[in-house]
Amino acid sequence: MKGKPTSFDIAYHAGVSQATVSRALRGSPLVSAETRRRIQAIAKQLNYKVDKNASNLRRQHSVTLALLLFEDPTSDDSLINPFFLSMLGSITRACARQGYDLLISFQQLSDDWHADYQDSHKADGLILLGYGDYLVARSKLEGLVEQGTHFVRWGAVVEGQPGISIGCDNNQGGRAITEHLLAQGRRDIAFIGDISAGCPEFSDRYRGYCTALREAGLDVNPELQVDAADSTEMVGQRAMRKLLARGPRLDAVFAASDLMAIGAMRALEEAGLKVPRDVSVVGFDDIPVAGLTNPPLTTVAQDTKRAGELLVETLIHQIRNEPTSSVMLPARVVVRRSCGAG
Amino acid sequence: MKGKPTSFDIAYHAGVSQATVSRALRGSPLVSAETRRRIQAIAKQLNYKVDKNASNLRRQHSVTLALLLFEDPTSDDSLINPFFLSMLGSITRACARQGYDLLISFQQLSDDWHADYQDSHKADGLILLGYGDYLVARSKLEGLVEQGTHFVRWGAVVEGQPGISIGCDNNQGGRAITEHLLAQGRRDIAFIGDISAGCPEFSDRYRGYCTALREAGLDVNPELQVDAADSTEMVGQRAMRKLLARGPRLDAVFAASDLMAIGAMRALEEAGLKVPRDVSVVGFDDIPVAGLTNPPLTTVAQDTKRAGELLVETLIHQIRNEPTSSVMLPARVVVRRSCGAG
DNA sequence: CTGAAAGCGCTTACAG
DNA sequence: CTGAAAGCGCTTACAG
Repeated sequence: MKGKPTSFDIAYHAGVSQATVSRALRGSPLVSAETRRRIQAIAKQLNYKVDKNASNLRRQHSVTLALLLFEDPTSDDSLINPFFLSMLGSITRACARQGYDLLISFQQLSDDWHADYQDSHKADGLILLGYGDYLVARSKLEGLVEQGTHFVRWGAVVEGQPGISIGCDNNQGGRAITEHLLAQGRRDIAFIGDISAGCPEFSDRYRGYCTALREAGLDVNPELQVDAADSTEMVGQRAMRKLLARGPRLDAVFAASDLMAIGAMRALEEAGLKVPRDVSVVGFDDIPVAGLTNPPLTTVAQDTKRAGELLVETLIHQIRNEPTSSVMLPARVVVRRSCGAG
Repeated sequence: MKGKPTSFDIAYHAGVSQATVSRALRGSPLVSAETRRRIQAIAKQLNYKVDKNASNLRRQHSVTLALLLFEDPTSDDSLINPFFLSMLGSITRACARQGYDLLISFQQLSDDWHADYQDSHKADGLILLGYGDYLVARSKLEGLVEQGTHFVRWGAVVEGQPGISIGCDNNQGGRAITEHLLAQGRRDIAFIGDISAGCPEFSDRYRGYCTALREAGLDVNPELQVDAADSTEMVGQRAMRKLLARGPRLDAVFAASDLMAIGAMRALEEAGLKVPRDVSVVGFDDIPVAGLTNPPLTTVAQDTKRAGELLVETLIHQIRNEPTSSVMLPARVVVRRSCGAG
């Protein structure tokens, strides 16, 4: 036999029509058990695999999902936010469980070929991860909705947003970690993170922070908040320096991401301040490094395992035209030593 | 227009045959500039995208590569070796540059459907990452070669191996880092890592270690080596405890991976030993965490950026039936504080 | 430079 | 339960 065998080859060997081979291999109930068994045996023997291109073309879908990872244009080539990486693991596994293949692509926010995968029938739907400025993203999302593209997005669940999102309850998480800091006796808690509308995740974490403070009878001091949009150590470090230079009294820092928290700890160390003795530091995300810093970082864990599952399950429902909705996953405080507990 | 437009729709609007549309869009020189321009404009306007399934079926290839990530069966669900993750980034980017799509899948070593992607025409070739025991892998690799599957593998470049590999020069890396330790005045250097034939990467690092010792006029003390195959913190920690319990004099530890080095530092700390004052510790891989441990870890960096590029370039050459060969990339010592330098 | 036609390898109504 | 036939949307020899 020259080249890969086709269903005609199997049919020939089995003494049936090619149509029957196709039915048998797809598990159609219209084929007798005996015929099916014979066909399967021959297919296995000849190492026959259904040609996906032909099958997909005929069936008009690809049983493939595309994962689009958007990166900060600022970020260095080799640096991927470790948080997205842990999501990648659970997405891949969830896809495998559902029998879907996963195509992966890194994109710049500026590109606008998001829908290409679906338009060209390479994928049945899109998973969007790591979106940058929400305001910029919003119009692109609207475009996707308009084109009828199937997609789900990881990120803040925002009122009236285009399409559907799976995100963590940032507000609750921000509140819980702030309450934890208050319970340690901290009173002057700074917040590092952009609180503009372009950054709904961080703003929601900030809202939770404000709620916790107010419930404890404390005022929210705007002096204690610094904007920091890119979630990197460098940005966190600079933000912390700025805060220190500003000079308000301060006994704790809540950074809107672990990477920024790590940068903040560095800036504190530079300034001769001890964590957690002088200043408590907490982050958000619970990236793998969080347990390895010195001191280990108290943070808020998002359930990436469940998130990945939900992302693919929701997308598949959408592809099947079943009803879907955005969901917000609970966040969980992970206490380590940087907050002064224990 | 109902549904996605096809090349016939474009042809109709442009007043040409469908064949001409196909030629124009594929950049055939047989189409007049004027016709091509008209067709492109209409295609853009109708948001037409060539159906990949049809195109791939007709052309008998998919312009897609599949990345197979093998995990230790031991490893926890959410834990991916951070080293492979950084490779993933450069592979994705290299694929994009070459115009290939990337399919990704996590597999158990026990599965044997490696070739499925290619057999079913979903991908033109395979990239294998994170192979476990080389001896087990070897027979699978032979199977792939036999079936004529296109693949490249990341890993040790072993004499007479089936297929081709891109790997780092583990021998040179192991030697360089050991020489560095010797230059710090260390003399009793332990090695943590499996040195069996099943683990050629670690054995090669060990060979480099032995060479450096001998060149310095020192004996290789088998008491100072402990097997440790799985590259995790826990395994490193246990290995270090074992070494300590064994009780030979020891002023430095070379762990065959960063993750194991981190575990070793933990075990040393448990035992009340100070790194690097009492014992120097170095690792291998330069994973992102390496700079964040306490003290920051001296290690050997592999050029993951170049590795990713080479992996996809080599695979593409192979797909095009051009000659290819295995290559070994140089490794570079990254000095931080855990070795007692500076 | 352009068109008509065959064919890539399947799946699935349709007829029996 | 099975077969003959149409068709998914392209690409590319072949003829002009």
